[in-house]
Amino acid sequence: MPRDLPKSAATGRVTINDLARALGLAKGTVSRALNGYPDIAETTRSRVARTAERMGYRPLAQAQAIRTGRARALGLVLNAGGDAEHRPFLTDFLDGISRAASEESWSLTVATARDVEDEVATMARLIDERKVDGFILPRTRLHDARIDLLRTKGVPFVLFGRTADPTDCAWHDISGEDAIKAAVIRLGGRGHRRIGFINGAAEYTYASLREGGYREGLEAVGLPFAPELMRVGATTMAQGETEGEVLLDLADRPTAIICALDQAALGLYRAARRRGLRIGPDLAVIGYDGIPEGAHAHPPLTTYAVDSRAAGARLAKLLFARIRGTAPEHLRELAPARLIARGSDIAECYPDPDGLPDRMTT
Amino acid sequence: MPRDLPKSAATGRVTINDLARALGLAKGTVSRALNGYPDIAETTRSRVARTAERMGYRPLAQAQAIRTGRARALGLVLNAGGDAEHRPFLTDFLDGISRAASEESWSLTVATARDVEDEVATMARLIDERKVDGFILPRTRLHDARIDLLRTKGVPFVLFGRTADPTDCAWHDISGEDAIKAAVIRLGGRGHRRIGFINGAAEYTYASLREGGYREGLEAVGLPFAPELMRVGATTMAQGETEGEVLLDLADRPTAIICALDQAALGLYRAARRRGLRIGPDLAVIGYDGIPEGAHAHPPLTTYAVDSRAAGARLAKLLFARIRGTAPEHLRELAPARLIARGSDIAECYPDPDGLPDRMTT
DNA sequence: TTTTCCTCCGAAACCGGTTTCGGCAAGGGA
DNA sequence: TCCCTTGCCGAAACCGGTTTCGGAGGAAAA
Repeated sequence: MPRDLPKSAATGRVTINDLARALGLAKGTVSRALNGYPDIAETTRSRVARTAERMGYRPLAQAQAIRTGRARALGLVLNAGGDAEHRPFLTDFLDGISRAASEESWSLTVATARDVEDEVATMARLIDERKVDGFILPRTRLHDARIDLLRTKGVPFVLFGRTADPTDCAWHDISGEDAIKAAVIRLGGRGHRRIGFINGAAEYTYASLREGGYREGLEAVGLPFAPELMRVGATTMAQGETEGEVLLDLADRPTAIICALDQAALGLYRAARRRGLRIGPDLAVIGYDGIPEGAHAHPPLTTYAVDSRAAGARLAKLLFARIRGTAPEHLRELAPARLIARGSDIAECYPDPDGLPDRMTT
Repeated sequence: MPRDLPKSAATGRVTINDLARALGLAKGTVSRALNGYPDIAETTRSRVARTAERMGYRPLAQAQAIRTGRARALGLVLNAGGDAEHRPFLTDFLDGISRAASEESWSLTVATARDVEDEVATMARLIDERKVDGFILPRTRLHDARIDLLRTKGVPFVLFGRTADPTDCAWHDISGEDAIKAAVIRLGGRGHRRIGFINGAAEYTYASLREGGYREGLEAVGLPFAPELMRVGATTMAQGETEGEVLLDLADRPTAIICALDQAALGLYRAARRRGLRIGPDLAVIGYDGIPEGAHAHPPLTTYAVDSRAAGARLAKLLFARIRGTAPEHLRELAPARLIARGSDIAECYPDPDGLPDRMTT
């Protein structure tokens, strides 16, 4: 092994100075070679690259940041306040982002906040300290204070979801409205005439979009919109049960119910069971999200599944493009949810595995 | 407003140079004043502090890092491979860490990995790039490659869990073994003589600890350890169901079963129901974790709950202490799980809300 | 042969902080 | 009065990178 040492005695890290010394070049030259400046001879460039590789040189992100202004980090602020429960795919989502980020040697900085104010304050702090170069905004609202902040500060961002005013906004979203519409059509095509809808939290954009999908679906199958068949604000199993009870206790009760969240659908299962209604034959149910519990429910829940990992990866890529200057108008994507047809929306009675009465259960 | 401007024209940030200029001091003096060096007059110090506050000065973390070697960031590498499902409290956990971190103006860098190798590689990258000052290690194994890496690299870390060789290890853990032992005693005290145990994944430390708790509990109530009553490797509902079936199909089947994970307990519910056994009267069940679904199960699941948010916060604080030089031996904590007594382990039949047969359910 | 133009690299400034070092002035002791 | 501390601050080096600027040298054009 050639004499590459010493590598900055103290820390044990190999710095650009070590590299330059080993190569017999000026450190500025090495830097430009590594960063693809055009005024470096091809032979030199490859020599530098090889030696850097061999010596295991890794630029110190923060040293670069101080000059370039790039921390090489993506920011994600999670709202951990209140009903934080319904976040079934956080690990997958993080994985998607993190994997895409590390492909470019970027990292992911995560923070949490209790409420909207806290979210904005936390983001402001991350910006002031230049800890991140841009943000991924999950759970967008129709009017979103986070977007206002980032717009005025001029910090790049990308939405997981949509918002009322799309100015300056790049986004990736799942077309929940198409899924809900398809669900209505699917049920309508099977003869259902009273189709209920249990929506999620009204302040989020997705809720109004899915309501739109519901209405469009009704129109497509020639059914009138009946206000009493739509409920709002069910994001947990308990809330789904409550709202389900309201619908099932209607004089002219629905024969099918679509839920904007699988969690709510599972709550609805319980409401139905308590009323002696069999999911499938007596009440068709379709959910949305694709949580794993749905597959194990009785009967298994038909649902439109979201690929959170893929969404995270796409969001990271869009944010990279945004940071590098692509106009937000060119960074807007809508991906479809994927239908997983199982037993909860078909009339045949789901065969109970061994015919025993189900007394004790989730 | 006094003339504090200009604040570094280009970026709009106020730097230490702006501050020094506004104060008429050398920037080195300002830095020392802010960092509590003893050779600064008290009057000067407070003047600097006030002006910094008023001008909204925030030191650039990466500029500090390059000299001090401190990125002011905590690292967390999540394993997102395979059976990643059973991570019910990730948001809470992140919240605990993040909140404790931001109290000291630190941040949290999250990465993901598919498997153990990937974990180690990812951590090595974060270390080489000096992106983080220390790691929180969730899901510790008896023999853990991550710990070996950090030991040899001399990077501070703290375990959420324990490990075979505690050298250099600080940790915070929940005493699952005490909980399981208490569960056995609780059941034994009610006359149960055949008490089963469905454990989690064997490679993790917690599994062997909880097995130890199970054995101790049996000894405490004077019962022999029966190998056929113990199953291993159930971390999901489906696996819990499978292992539950094995136990329930035993010739001399258990009258009570403890599950090392609530998820498995919910699977066990289904296995029992399929066999016509009522949870409570026919089979006592106790879980561990405290997932919200347990509260909504029929009957509600008795369990030992873990406070993930508090654990995250403690881990962050321990890691701070570790980074600042406290010896690991002084940074080891064991917190108890909290019993939530509900209906699943008592003999009285849990009153079904409205007496209807439960056919369709999760 | 001289001039001009590239190509390619070295030198030095710079980014925003921290830390070391030295010196001035005031205060205390002899 | 003189000397020696001590308290307090300025100046400058430093951290590990990036970027600007200018010039040496070779090739092409005149």
